[in-house]
Amino acid sequence: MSSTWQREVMAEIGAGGRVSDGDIVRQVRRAVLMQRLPPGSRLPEVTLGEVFGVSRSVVRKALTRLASEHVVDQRPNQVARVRAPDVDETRETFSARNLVEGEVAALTAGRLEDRVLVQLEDRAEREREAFLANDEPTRIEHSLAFHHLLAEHSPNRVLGSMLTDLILRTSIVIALYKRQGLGSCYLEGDHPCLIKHLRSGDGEAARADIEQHLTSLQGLLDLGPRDSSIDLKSILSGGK
Amino acid sequence: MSSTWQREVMAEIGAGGRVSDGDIVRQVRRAVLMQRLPPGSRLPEVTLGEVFGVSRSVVRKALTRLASEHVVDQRPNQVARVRAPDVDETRETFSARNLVEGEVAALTAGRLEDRVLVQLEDRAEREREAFLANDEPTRIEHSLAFHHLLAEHSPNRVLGSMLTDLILRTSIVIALYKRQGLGSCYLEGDHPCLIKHLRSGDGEAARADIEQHLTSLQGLLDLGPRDSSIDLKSILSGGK
DNA sequence: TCCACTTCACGTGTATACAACTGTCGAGGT
DNA sequence: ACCTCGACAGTTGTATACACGTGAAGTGGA
Repeated sequence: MSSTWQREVMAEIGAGGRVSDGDIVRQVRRAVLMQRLPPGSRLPEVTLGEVFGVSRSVVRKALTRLASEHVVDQRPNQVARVRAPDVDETRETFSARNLVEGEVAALTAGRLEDRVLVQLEDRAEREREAFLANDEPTRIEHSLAFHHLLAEHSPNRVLGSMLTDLILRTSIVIALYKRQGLGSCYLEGDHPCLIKHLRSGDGEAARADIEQHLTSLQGLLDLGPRDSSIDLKSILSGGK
Repeated sequence: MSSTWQREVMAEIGAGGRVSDGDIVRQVRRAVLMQRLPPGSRLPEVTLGEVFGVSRSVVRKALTRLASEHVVDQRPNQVARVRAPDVDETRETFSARNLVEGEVAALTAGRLEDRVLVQLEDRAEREREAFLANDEPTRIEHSLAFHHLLAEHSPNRVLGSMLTDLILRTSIVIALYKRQGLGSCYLEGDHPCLIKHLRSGDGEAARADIEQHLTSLQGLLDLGPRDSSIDLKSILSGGK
């Protein structure tokens, strides 16, 4: 747990009133997403308690919830750690999200209120602006909000909440496996294109948009060299 | 919380050693599935603690986990209750499961070890026997195990664990909305048919099997009359 | 008769104390 | 130099005490 993060959290908390487990969940989730808490970071209960000014009871509840969201790993008698999905799980998460978000998009197409479509357009536009301004955190924020909006308005709320979970998980692995030197994972035009088909009511086109979007996104990731066979080889050859 | 259930739990626990939160989760889940704990049942922390011989700390953790599994409802400052999904959520759960289990079946087809196929056949056969013997609890047990086996061996483990969740949730609503007087929700031949296509490797046929199976299952449920409009009518007409 | 208010039992929210476990570092023997 | 074992510090597991919130029954008045 970096101390710079501690200070930021303190600042954010100090103003508000009391802290609940939900606040801790949000803060930690956000910190993981923003890579302030890199995968593998230790999250001892007492330390978190001190940072947030609450006792272990509250922290424990928050950690349990974070574990059920697949954000942290909680094993018996061991410190909770920020989860670090391997490349296989990353691929599986993407294809699961492809299935679910594709279906949600197809179901949603043509059934969205104008109000929501405008909100989507707003997010897409702001994301573009943030990208042009090189403000990556803000860009991510709007991109996430875009997809969350879709999940929230899914006619099938069960699929919607599954999608919410998958959006979080893919965001984490994107942060983890983003190619070095790549400033942003912005894909110009993808979101507006999806909006167009959602508005016109072409469900299958919307599903295809999602598939294309996620495939492109996965392409920006560095998932290649870390195959299990290669790993084994490099270990046996005596690296390090 | 019925007291008959308490006695059963006591019996099951007394023999074993210490109880962990996982044990409580399993027991409660099972009791809900078997309709020993009808929807809406109150689950006070102290009472559960007494039943299982542990303190509230352990019970709280178990309840939090059960809430994340959608088995119980946990609202601030109120007793946890066994969840009672409405008919809309029931339909949505079924169609979500249709999407996910269909995909898992398609992915799995032709890629299963012989060992697993034999296990599946075994479960299907035992389910049939239990049905013929009119032993509904055992039948449900094998039916659940059948689908869980599929979920466990999904090549995509993310989808697999999502399926595990959906199997549980559909089982709960089946117990809830099963047509009165219907002894069993057994569908002769569905499982063997699926196995055939899983073995032959015909993914699309397997997907269709799942869809057909779930549609039939949903047809055995009493989801019609309880529409919100009808409910309102029956209330206004003054029936007790 | 009905409504608003008070009171109280019940149950959860939070903090804290102590027991039990895990990994690590160092001493001692081989 | 290496391996083994034991003690210790750090952390989680569990139980318990007290504070606080909620809903229901009872009470008084219009």
